[in-house]
Amino acid sequence: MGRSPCCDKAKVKRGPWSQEEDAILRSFVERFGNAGNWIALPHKAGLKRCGKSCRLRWLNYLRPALRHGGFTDEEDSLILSLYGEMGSKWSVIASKLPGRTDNDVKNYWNTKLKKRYTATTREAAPPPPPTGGDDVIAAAEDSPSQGAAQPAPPPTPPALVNLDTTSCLDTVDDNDELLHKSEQLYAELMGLIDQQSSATTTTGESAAAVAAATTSSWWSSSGTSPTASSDGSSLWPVDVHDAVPLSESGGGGSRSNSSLFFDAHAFGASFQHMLGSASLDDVMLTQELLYL
DNA sequence: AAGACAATCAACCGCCAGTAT
DNA sequence: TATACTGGCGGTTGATTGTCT
Repeated sequence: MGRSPCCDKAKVKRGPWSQEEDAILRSFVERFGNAGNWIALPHKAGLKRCGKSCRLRWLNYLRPALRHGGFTDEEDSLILSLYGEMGSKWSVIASKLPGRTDNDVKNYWNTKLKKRYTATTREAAPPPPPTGGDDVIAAAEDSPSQGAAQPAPPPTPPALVNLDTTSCLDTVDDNDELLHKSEQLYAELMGLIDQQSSATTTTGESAAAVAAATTSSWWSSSGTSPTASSDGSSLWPVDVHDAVPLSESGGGGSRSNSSLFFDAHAFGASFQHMLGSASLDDVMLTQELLYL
């Protein structure tokens, strides 16, 4: 019996991730972990992506404490050594290199180290001696060539809260609890918006884009999703800006929650995603109460 | 300046192992 | 025990970027 695909490829978005999608995925995973199931995560988060794609994006790009590029000589040596020992066990090799992903190591090997390794073996020279993995790892971690001002990041796992959304969100069965959960989510979303806004307004990113990015999960259910331009960047649909106008006071300063207004239907649909069993009508009613 | 080619790397594909039912 | 499902892995692809002619 053949396996069923993990997702309907005709219905999921493929290709490069937009900043908005990254923002949605990051905020969701940082709050809920993978919600116990990567396959179901895109639906809960309001992403039109395959669950596997979400997992890969998180692990290889969005996860905290990742380092990209700039492999040190010590890391080169370690990779060469470990490859000589175990071959293409990229996940194992990557686990010895703090902040590196198996995909990074694999790419680096295929583009750089493979040639060096081939040349070395062709000269009949043995691969770098496996002189005690831990010592080599320590040497890699203490590498000064990564930049004097950049201490080796600790190999800390992502601080995820594996919140059981099945019990937390999917079993909301009365309006009071629904309202309570909605208020919690609303407050957290607003906090996230303000946090991202204050963090990025100094970099010149428009506050509207920040707010829209943070709330972009609402587009997916309201049919107003950003579209990718030919160069891969995202284009902001006009109605998104209309749905997320900044306050009249605006200006990148501090904003009160009430100074942001959202498309109620899109917001409600997003809550429906999060709350699972709640009907859209219930969620919309909650939205109306929240806006009062 | 423009086209060809090479290098890079994010993302996808398909398989396998572990686990739940 | 059999089956279905999910997570994880390694291999590969293809778009983008950089370099060379």
